[in-house]
Amino acid sequence: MEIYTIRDVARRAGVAVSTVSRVLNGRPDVSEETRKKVMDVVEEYGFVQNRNARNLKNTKPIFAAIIVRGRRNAFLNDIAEQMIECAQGFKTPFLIKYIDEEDDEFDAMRQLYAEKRAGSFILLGARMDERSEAVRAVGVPVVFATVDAANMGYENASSVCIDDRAATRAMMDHILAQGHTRVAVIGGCRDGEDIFAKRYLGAMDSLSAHGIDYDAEEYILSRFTLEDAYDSAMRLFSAHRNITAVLTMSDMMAIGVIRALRDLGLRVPQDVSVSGFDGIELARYCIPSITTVRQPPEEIARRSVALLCDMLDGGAPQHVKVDYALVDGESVARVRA
Amino acid sequence: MEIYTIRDVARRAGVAVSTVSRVLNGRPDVSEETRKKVMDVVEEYGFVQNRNARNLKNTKPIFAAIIVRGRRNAFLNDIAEQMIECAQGFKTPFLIKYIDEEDDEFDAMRQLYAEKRAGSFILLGARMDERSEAVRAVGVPVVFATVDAANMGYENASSVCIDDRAATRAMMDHILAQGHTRVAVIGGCRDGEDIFAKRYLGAMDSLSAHGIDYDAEEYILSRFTLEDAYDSAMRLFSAHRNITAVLTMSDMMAIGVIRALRDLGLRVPQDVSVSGFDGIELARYCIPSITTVRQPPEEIARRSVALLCDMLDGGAPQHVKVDYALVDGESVARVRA
DNA sequence: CTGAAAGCGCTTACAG
DNA sequence: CTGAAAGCGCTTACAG
Repeated sequence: MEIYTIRDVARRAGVAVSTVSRVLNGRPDVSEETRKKVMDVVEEYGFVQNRNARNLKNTKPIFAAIIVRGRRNAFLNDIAEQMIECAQGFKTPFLIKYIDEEDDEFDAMRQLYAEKRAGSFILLGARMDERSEAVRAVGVPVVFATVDAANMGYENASSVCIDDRAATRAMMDHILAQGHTRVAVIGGCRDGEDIFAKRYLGAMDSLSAHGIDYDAEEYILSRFTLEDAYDSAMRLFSAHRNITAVLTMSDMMAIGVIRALRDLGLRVPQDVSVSGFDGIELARYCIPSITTVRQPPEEIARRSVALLCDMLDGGAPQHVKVDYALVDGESVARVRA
Repeated sequence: MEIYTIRDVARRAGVAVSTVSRVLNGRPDVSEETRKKVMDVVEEYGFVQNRNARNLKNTKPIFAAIIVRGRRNAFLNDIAEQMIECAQGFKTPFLIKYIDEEDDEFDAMRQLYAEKRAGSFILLGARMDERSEAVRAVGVPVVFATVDAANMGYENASSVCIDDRAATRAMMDHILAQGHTRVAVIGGCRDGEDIFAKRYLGAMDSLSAHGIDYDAEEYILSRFTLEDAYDSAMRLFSAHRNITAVLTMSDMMAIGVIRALRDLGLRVPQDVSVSGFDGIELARYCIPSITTVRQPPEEIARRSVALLCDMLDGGAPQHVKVDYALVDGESVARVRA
């Protein structure tokens, strides 16, 4: 396969490279005749533009980049897709950048910014740790989606999320209302401003409001994979057979836990109740379907985009809470007598 | 945030841009002293390289690009990860390019090739249709993974896959051995050289070998999503209550079908058996766990990489079949009396 | 070991 | 409406 450049195309079409460039970019200031001549050659050559060269010149930071943490995360991917939909309405094109679970979204931001490909950012599922300081340094408008940045004191960052603490409290209330008193909590790292810390506190709020003791040591830290959740549950129930409910911080975790219980000969929800979080599609399909906290993907997407536009227009940062919903699935039931 | 170029770094460090470039690329021909001077400035400035400029110059097609069809496809993603692992051993760096379900891997190839970023390709989960001709035009070494290209007559393309036809036949044999006689088949488009066509034929092989009639019209075409599989099964069972088993062409499909059956008040596997395909992690965790055909991800990855290296060394194309395994899950059982 | 210069393939004012 | 020229930020022979 030959590699052709716009120079080759220009030569063959008998026009200047700048003219080819104009045709390729759909500029209006080209005669129909010339456009056709150029396009014919493009077709004939099977010409493909070199995006590196294009991006190198294209210096206008008109893009908002959506940075998604975790390629596998169905929930975040869902929101990202919805954002693209929203963007159809606005003129601002979006650029989606997926980063690995362990990667740093702030590095990704810097890279995209340095390449002048993005002048603003939406961070989907960002971790809140010391690295979050980088947001301040960047200075351009940033929106945190599904993460609460209200307490970070950013002057250039908005956020859209549910009230994770209240939502988890509500879920725990729901579980306790079914008569459970020995409830385990499995989730992510409880540090700092991370949503997992908030969810943990929400669970604690409920437990203490109901006068139920919970030893902070009992908290089970797990990665958000089927395997880790499975292993965690296996260890937990081998040691504590008297637990009757498990609150988890993701639907995938819930599925892993449910399988572990099954393998231990315990039925869900008859013997043990298990709750999830997020409300991904799979949660409705698996058996038992997961009782979970639904975060509204389309609303989070829509409002994130709106907030970003707002900031780009000079508006001040805002921190928006959207409504969550308790989804009643088949995985939580009354405690057995 | 300021954007610095290597020119800024050079100026500040009091060296030439070429020297900065050398340091950045870890070339050996730089004095330790100079290297330190440059790195200090890089640190101070928080300098980030512009990859567009870098890639524009970096003209050597040393990369093999792995093109993965479908960001959501857990099975293909798994294989891609394993390929990266394999690549640690070899010196050739890999570049992973994810494309959407509807996108054209051959366009992606052309783009990457035109940008001189890749001189060879591994196509994961490619569709085999008229567009596959593009492979011939590209001319550089290509490996199809999970797809059989043996009958395409490519001079520059190898392939690694299981024997999809035999595997599906084996699965259908297994189902029939449980006494089922009214089996539905749900899967992808049966056209041409696509793996779904082969799977379909495999199912037919088994049915006819067992003297069971199957009207080609009965085949149920479905997209590979939970929702589509669910809807398909709903329609199917509303019309044909007497079916006792469903062979599907993916684990996700199986999960969708199982949920539909449940919602219709039918139990899996007591009332209806359902089989999957691929053997993704989730298949082992969901309830019932899926009886499925396991394709070995690590072996497919390893052999694909090996075949590519082989072709790069001038070897002729080869078409390798790896072993599949029937995984006995909880979703297929003896037909009820 | 280091620097000056050419060039990768585009785009975009600037003339005409 | 079209073209010649400069330049985006790098890398890489080529000298020294």
